[in-house]
Amino acid sequence: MSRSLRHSLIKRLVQEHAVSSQEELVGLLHSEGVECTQATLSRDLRDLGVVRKNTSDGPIYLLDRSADYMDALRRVVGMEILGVRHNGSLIVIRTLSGRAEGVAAYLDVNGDQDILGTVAGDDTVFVAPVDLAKIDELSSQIRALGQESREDA
Amino acid sequence: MSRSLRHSLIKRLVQEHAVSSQEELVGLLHSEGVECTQATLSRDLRDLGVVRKNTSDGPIYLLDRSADYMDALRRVVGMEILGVRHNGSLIVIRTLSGRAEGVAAYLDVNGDQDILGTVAGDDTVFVAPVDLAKIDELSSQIRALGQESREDA
DNA sequence: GAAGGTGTTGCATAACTATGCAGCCCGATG
DNA sequence: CATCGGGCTGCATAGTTATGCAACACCTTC
Repeated sequence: MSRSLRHSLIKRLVQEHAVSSQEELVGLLHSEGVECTQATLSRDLRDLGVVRKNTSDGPIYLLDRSADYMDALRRVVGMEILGVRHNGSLIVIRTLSGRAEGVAAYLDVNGDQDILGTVAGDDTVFVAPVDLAKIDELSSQIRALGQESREDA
Repeated sequence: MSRSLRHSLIKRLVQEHAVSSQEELVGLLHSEGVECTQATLSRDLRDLGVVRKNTSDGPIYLLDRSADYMDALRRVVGMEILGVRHNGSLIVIRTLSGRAEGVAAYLDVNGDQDILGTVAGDDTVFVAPVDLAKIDELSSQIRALGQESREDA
């Protein structure tokens, strides 16, 4: 039994069952014909990036997809950004029509601390920087967000 | 000291520090002037949905943003979908121009098990269902994805 | 004000996880 | 073949977390 096969099986079992402890997972693996100990699982779960969340129904193991989703979202927002310019006091982002709101929402949540606030129209976002002296830097960061999806391709 | 203030403080501390145990967090709270025990933290972290991830540098606590990102992404993809139709054997999705690839990628990862595969052009996605008998249902599900963002508004 | 609820906490500890260590396997190297 | 080194594992256990219980605080109701 190879390590990587066990890993795939673990992923599947964790998705299908509400696994609440490593011992329980040892049992599930056993019933799939795979033997290992809790110690091995602790290391496997670490290597797989599986996450443990406590809930009112007790602890539960979950595959951590947050990085994936964050990544996908960043990519989408990047494609929605058509251009970024500023006048020294305000940054203006041009977006695909109708997508300004989404881009602004993304920046509000994920943009760095240098953003004071945003306003979105239909295809335009205004971004107010915290520090006017750094407006060029901030502007570049946002532009980079819009650029990278094109680089990737 | 109120519970909800402690909760906000915990969120901040968890984001700012690489907290690796609840005892460590007890210490951080202490240095912010808040006293509580590990037992309380265990319950707080549960209520806040904080997640524990084991890494090669040991365990670490993380705010679980995966639901947020997933949600945001679903909303974006929904807006990119313009229409969904099928001919009994293939589902065809019309999307915003250039966004077919993204919509297809989303369906590949998050669509249910009824999707056999997808192909994306520029503004069109072909979806092959696993079961032709359920094509209408699947088609509706995808259409619903594109609908909900409009309902929300 | 007594009685009963609901919500929050600490204590003690049961339950669970992470990891140092030793052993094993296997492929590469001398 | 002997030796070395890296990867993987189980064992034992130190380290960490979750939770039953009792206590307390604060409502509300009678």
